[in-house]
Amino acid sequence: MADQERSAAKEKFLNFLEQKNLRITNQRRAIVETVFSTDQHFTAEQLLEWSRERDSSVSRATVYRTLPLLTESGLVHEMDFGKDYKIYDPNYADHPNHNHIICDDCDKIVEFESERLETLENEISQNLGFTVKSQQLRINASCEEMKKLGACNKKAH
Amino acid sequence: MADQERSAAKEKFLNFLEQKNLRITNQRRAIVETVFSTDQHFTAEQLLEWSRERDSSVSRATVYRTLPLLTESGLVHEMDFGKDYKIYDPNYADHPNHNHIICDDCDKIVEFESERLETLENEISQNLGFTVKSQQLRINASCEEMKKLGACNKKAH
DNA sequence: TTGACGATGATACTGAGTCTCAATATCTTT
DNA sequence: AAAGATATTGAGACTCAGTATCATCGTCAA
Repeated sequence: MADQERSAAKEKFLNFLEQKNLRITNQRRAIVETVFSTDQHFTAEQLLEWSRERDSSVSRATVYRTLPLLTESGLVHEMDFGKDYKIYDPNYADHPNHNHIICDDCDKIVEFESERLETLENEISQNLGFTVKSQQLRINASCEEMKKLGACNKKAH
Repeated sequence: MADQERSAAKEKFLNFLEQKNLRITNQRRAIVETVFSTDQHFTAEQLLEWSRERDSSVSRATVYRTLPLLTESGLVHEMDFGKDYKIYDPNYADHPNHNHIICDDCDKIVEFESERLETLENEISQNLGFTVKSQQLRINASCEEMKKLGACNKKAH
């Protein structure tokens, strides 16, 4: 993510808070700085840890209270890959409909976008009497490297 | 699901157990009967409750131990809709690539299949150097009825 | 009968996420 | 600047789906 995109996202979120009559506190600032200073996917617990490096007063409760705001603002995407924790993607505002391929063997995650997919989803939904609000496609696969290594080396990371 | 499909699935699972040198116990029998006597999606906790109606000795532990076997056999599909529990679909062997549209307002779930979608997924994955193993598309939407009722009645069920 | 071993239920435990509540920070009105 | 209203906070208790442990039980083969 380019620097200007990051600070744009930060700016947008602060505006979002203002519009909802929510306050811009030091803790929220630390969390938002953290979120938009990385391209990486993260968990709530990681976000807590990272945010505390900026402001040690940030509590678990505040992180869990801020995450729904971030997703509601549309700047961060909440994802569920079937683990017992959720994963958050800060790289969302610029690519709002991207999806993920996960290598089952090495846990590599690759993002992709597809207009044809979006069109197809809208078509299918309409036929069934629905209007799409959001979507999440997860493809579990095996990547080239793992195929080369063969089954014997799976999960050896 | 037609009757013969149900008992076929049951049969397949018992064979699956045999092939893995696992025993066909009364508890497992009760669980399997329960699973393949419904078309409905269910949670682990529901399965426990229903199985206990057939055999009151079925324990939570055995249900949680049997569910991975059912998914491994390919007869039941484990799904994650972002709630804090998993949902299981016994209607899977006959429709192994179906997907789901969930109405965010009334929690209705509709299943659908699409060959075009499968083709597209394979194409995308191949381009990125992956081979598809499984996939899960979830579309969150709002259904016709909810649109008619309007936002004011949302979640009033 | 005996031993090996898979399966079981009860129950303790884990860990992500939620809730509560008293204390604190911030905004508005005067 | 003071006061009142209200949003926000951290600490920690709590929830609840799912997992791990362990002593016991059931089944099979020799």
